[in-house]
Amino acid sequence: MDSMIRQFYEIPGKVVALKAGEYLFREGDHAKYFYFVRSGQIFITKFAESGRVLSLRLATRGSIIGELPLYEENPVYIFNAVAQSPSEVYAIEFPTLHSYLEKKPALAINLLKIIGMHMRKQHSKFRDLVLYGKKGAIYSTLIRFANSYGQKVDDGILITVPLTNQELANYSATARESLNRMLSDLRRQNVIDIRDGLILIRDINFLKQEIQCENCGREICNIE
Amino acid sequence: MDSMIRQFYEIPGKVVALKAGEYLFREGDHAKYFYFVRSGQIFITKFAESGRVLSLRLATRGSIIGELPLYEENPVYIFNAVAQSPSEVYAIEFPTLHSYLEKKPALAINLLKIIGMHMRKQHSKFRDLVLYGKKGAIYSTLIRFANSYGQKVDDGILITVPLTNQELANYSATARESLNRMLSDLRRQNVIDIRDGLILIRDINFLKQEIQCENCGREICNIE
DNA sequence: GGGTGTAAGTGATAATAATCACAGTAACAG
DNA sequence: CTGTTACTGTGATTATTATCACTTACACCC
Repeated sequence: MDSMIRQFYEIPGKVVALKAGEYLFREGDHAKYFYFVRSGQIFITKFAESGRVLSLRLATRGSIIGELPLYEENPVYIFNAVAQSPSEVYAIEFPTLHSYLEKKPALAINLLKIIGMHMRKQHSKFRDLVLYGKKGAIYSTLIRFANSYGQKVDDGILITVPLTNQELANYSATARESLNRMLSDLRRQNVIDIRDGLILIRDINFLKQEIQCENCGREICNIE
Repeated sequence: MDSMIRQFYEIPGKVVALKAGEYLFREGDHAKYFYFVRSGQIFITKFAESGRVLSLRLATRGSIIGELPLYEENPVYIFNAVAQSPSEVYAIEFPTLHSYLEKKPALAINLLKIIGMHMRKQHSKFRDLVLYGKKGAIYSTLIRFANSYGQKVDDGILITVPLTNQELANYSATARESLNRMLSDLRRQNVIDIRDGLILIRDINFLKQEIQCENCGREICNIE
């Protein structure tokens, strides 16, 4: 994946700095740039008319953003991208990327690999939600966060990203209250714990068993 | 999209004929081929341990199948592909496709476009299901079938593929009984009708309104 | 034309999850 | 401190959806 990063930097573009909470783009905006995260963390979300928010990813260093409209004739972003922490992204204009992809097959193939991986991620998430309901969505979200932002500690895996109940609920398309109850249950069962406002997963295997995890590997089972 | 088809045929491969009900591959199988549908219709499904079946696509002429494991080091199909009607597919070995993609950037870019479109499809389906529940999943499935296999008739759009309630339920991850009740409701409201065992959509706009359809176009809102 | 099998339809009940309405908690600013 | 604000936790109720247990309808085959 590192070679991928280097390849993107060879393409002319500009660095964009974002403060925490700042939007990189909003759904419906005319799409002009393909982005590549240099540092920080960026939420990818979608709004529903009802006011609900659906969170899809938390992109980090090395993630690509805004790739979906790349080859559309009237490119529009379908998601929002908002910085969770101060972040830097590398922005490449679509036409520039097009011409590089035409010239460098290796780049196109790398992009194919990345998008293929996104596809698999999306499918596995769909599966978790659809086959195991909200429990599937929540447990799966926890596992993904552990894979992406987990840090091994004595008694488990600490998710190093601060997440409110509401934010977690947005990732699993669940009501905050329902999520809260499920987290409370998991705490009572000693599967998770809250430590300094962060989630500590004590027994990730319990979560995996409950949703018949197919052990698809970190490349796919993540939230990036 | 026609130029795409021609491009694939330039790659050495073989034609595989399938009888109705015959499996092209099953989830878990070692993946060796990338397929391209020449004729007929092919269900893409996934099984749950509980015995439930999740239907994902109904691929038709021009659709690609089995592309997901293309760049995996230990390629395995994650879905089943089973012929709904007698079908023919064109099979290209992964290594052959790899070498052509490396040599022909235009091919790689076309594949990028196709996979990007699949990605958008998947996202819009996720959205429908997650934001509007089972009703969203069912209405969205009906709209997609209408876009892919609908034929304009006097009083609406006739979905030319025979589908049992169970099959439709599998597409929307719903219990057969729940789906049946919803279809009955739609019939009572004169939104749909059954004609010679096929579904006739009388008022597709009703369905679209109910799920806040974003009018993403047939390229994306389909079941292929 | 009676038997068989598959699919459709439906009532009753149970399970799951959302919503509403608060009470408690913690962090922080003045 | 105290007031403000945002977040957490929880009971009660409602809405949604699945499950169970059937009946009905229809096609097809000797």
